[in-house]
Amino acid sequence: MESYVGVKGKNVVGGGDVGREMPVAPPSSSSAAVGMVEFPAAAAGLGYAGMTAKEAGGGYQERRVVVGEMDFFKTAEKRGERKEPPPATATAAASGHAGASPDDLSLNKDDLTINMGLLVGRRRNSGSEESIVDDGGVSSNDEEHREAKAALAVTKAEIGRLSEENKRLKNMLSNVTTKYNSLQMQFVTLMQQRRSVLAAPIHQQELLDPEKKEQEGSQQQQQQLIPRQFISLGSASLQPDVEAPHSVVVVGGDVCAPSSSNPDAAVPAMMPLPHFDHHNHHHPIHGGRERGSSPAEADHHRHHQQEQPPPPPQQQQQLPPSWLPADKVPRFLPGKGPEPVPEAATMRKARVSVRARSDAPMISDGCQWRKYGQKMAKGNPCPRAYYRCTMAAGCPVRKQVQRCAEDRTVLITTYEGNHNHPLPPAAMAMASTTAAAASMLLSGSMPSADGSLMAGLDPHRRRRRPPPPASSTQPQPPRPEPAQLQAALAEAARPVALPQLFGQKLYDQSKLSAVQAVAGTKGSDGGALADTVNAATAAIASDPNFTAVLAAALTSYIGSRSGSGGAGAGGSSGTLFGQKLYDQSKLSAVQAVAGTKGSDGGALADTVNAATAAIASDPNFTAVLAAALTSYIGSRSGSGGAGAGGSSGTVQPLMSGGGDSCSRDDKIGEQNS
DNA sequence: CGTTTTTGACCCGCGC
DNA sequence: GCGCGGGTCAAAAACG
Ligand SMILES: [Zn+2]
Repeated sequence: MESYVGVKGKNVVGGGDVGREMPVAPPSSSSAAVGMVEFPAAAAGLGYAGMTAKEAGGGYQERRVVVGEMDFFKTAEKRGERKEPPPATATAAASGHAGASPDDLSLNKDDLTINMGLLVGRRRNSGSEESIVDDGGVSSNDEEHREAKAALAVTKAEIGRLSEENKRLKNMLSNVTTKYNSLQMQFVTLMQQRRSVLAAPIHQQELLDPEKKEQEGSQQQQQQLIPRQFISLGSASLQPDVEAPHSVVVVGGDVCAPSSSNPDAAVPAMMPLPHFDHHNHHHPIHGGRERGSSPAEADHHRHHQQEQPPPPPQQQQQLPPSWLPADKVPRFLPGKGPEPVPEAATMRKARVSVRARSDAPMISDGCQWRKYGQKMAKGNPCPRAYYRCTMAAGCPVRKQVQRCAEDRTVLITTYEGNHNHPLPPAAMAMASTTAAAASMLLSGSMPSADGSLMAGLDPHRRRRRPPPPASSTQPQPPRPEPAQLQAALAEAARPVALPQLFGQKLYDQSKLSAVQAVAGTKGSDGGALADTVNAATAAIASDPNFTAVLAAALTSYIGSRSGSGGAGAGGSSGTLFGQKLYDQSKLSAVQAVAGTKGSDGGALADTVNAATAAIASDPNFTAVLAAALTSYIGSRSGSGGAGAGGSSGTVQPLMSGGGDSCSRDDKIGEQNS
């Protein structure tokens, strides 16, 4: 178990040891999966609703069917209103379920159910409880009876209404989902194309995809657009800061593009790495020896390019080559020099780090992990644990888990690599989130990244963290079940409410404090960065997770907003899409930072462009980005709340800038610590 | 009996 | 070239 902290004594130091949390639960998740699916749709909707409107209108087109989304949104709102009252309760109930079940639909149902229950309960209480129930026998006051009946009738009516809405929503959802899927496919295709393009040292602009051509004209425009979105979001959300405790940081050093590679893998996931990395960038995970690296893994690494087995490519098979290499290639490269590794290869991995407050040794992300190492980090007393994904044979994904020296309550989990297998729904959420974060970071922040972002982030983080407020973290029931996955983000908030995204619920047991994403490019190659971004994008796009990601992003965003105030007006985060998100966890902010190690500005620019393009292409993506940005901004802007305007300003710089990169991980890491 | 954790050793890149 | 720090390997132990 969870021992990290708790169980085994080592904990502090040794903490690593335990842990096995096994996320387990993959299977059950089927329902979840569904939810995921829906998620996307929802997400899309959100994006749309929230941010896009502007953009969509303005710019881009968007093929997506907005309409559907729009509708969704409306509906959702309705729902939201009704529900609002009971939120807390509902959440609680939901929490009980754990998010497992929830699909969108499910959620809805749950919600409804919950509401119902509440109502009933009230009534009873207010009235004479029993009497109502037993009406038959009860002799109590007739009046009460009547009242009760009336109440029941009302309730029933309400339920009926809700049911109808539910149906409607479902229909909408399906529509949206369908559309989403188609779009996704398109997106993927585009991404692939893009990659190919990127591979070559192209300039940013080229990225465009055929489809986008239309837009192509000005990628720049697109970029701009994006920013705008962010901005807009930002304004909306603003608050952000909130101290939210959770943060996800994506460090992307390199991204592996591959996400897509995993085509199948549904989740491309990239995992992010946190700050820890100080050096990570240097060599990400690879570490040491491959020496024997025997088996599969080794092979993978080595051959990556060559082989890569598995994937049953569902959708993307096409991409293959490029990404493959990316993953691990790097490792070997050194030795062998002459490999043709394309740029893509260079890029490789993006790391995403997720910070969460949790007692548990590990956050449940829905994947199964095997610990393969533990080391004391120089900086802090807490050991860093190394895990490898065991969901699939050759899955290259690795993660590092470490506690902050400062706040032991903060658990920093860094993910690296893309899964080469489909992820369970739960995992999806995380993955998507991280991926999204990463992508976001990469794309958005890259440009400005360095400096500004980084800087901004740090401060915030530090500030916020300290507030231990929640130390409450105690053990409660920590792991709900890993399975769920609400993971990453979600994890957090258990206690509180559960934010529900589109039917998904996020729990924050751990209380993620913040999500930050940072992308760094190790190599100097400009291309690499671009690749990374692309990869990220691709990954996201390709996967259903994408949606999830978006959702996550949104969620976080929302959460941040809500935290402060509750639902915001326009966007009121609360009800996006009709769903309400709660942020118990208080996502404070999502930050994305991209850093380029290399000095090349050009590369960075390209990357950015690419990312932008990618994003632009997909409305959802945009939305996500926007969300991410927003949150980020908000956080930056102020802890206190950021003003809309202010935020926007901040943002822009980022977007536009090309700054140099900064420091990538290092800084980050430091910050974290 | 299989799988995962533990843990010391090894490898690698980097800075000096 | 040496030492440092990070990351990984793999044998042994621990679990279930
Ligand atoms: Zn995996």
